[in-house]
Amino acid sequence: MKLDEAKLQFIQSWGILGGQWGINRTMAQVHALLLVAAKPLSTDEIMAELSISRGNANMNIRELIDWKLIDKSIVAGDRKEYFTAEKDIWKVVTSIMYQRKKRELDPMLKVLGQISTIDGDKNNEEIKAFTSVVADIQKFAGQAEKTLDTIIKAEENWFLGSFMKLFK
Amino acid sequence: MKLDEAKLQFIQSWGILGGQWGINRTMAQVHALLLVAAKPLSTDEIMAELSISRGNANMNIRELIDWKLIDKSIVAGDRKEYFTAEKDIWKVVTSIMYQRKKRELDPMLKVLGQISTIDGDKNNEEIKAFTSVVADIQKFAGQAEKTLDTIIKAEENWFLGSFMKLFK
DNA sequence: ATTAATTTTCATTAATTATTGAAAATTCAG
DNA sequence: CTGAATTTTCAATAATTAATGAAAATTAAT
Repeated sequence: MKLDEAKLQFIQSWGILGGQWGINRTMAQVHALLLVAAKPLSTDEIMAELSISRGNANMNIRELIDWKLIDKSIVAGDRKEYFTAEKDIWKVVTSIMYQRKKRELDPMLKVLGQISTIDGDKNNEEIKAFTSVVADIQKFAGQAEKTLDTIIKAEENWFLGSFMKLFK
Repeated sequence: MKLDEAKLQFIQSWGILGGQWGINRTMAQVHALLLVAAKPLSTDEIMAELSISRGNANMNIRELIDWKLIDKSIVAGDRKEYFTAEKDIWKVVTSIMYQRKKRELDPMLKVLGQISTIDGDKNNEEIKAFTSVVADIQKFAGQAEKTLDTIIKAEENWFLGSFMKLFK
């Protein structure tokens, strides 16, 4: 397969995958583009490669920086900003896990805490069904939170650290 | 907190969470409603509880059955269909993992396989950057696939099986 | 300080995705 | 069989989400 064809295919697929996971398709495409780029790209190059507007490019670049998936990089003698993606796939994954945990798991745990005590008869079937499911989810989410924290800090952990090297 | 208020809050939050993960908000809400219901609910009850149309209710119920998150259940002397959610949260999670793996990880692995060999000079910087990232993702995704298979089949595995009991 | 290059914002517009509701299809009791 | 109850489908519509592009803000070279 030709390089350009393969790149296009990769960017397309990454975009679709992102969409399925609730990530803006263009954001995923910008990320894919930078992941497989051999050198830092400017906003104009990103706009041209993906045929998107300046506003769109800018928004998604900022968002990716926010997720710590891409970084600014400086090119000598050029005033433009250039961008590079973090290419260590393990770091990409832990970054995403960290962000989603912070943005989604933590708020959900907060809600679960708020709704876990219900006024009324503890033997009422309705109340029993509700509190039991909520308690289970709370327990699971709490465990998931701990597990994620451990994985995210895996480098600091001799066992997981060596385990993770298998991926690399 | 009052039960109805808590239920509403839970259904809302589950809907929002679903949305953030690329799952139709209504589908997540129907799921939440059935998760905390003390008894099987009919399509009409679901429509009323969530204020949604028959078509919408039907579509999302079918989809949830497809994901193996809810089941039909029969109520004696009633021609209507009733539905119940799987309440074992571990089964809910493995079901979702299995579905997403099948629908998203497997196709992505296929694409990665297709684009992993590129025509041309192996020392070309562009080609090197591309193939190295693709190979890393492929390796990671392959490992993730194996890990998911193991987790999904955890009950059959003495070590993970007992480990998972911690969640329950 | 001036000004040209660059980045950011955001109201408008476009594209996508979800919902409705009524008609068609199916099911099943009598 | 018949027909009423129920479920399913799907074209039309609504709601949501994303993209555009030009104006405003910022930056930095002279």
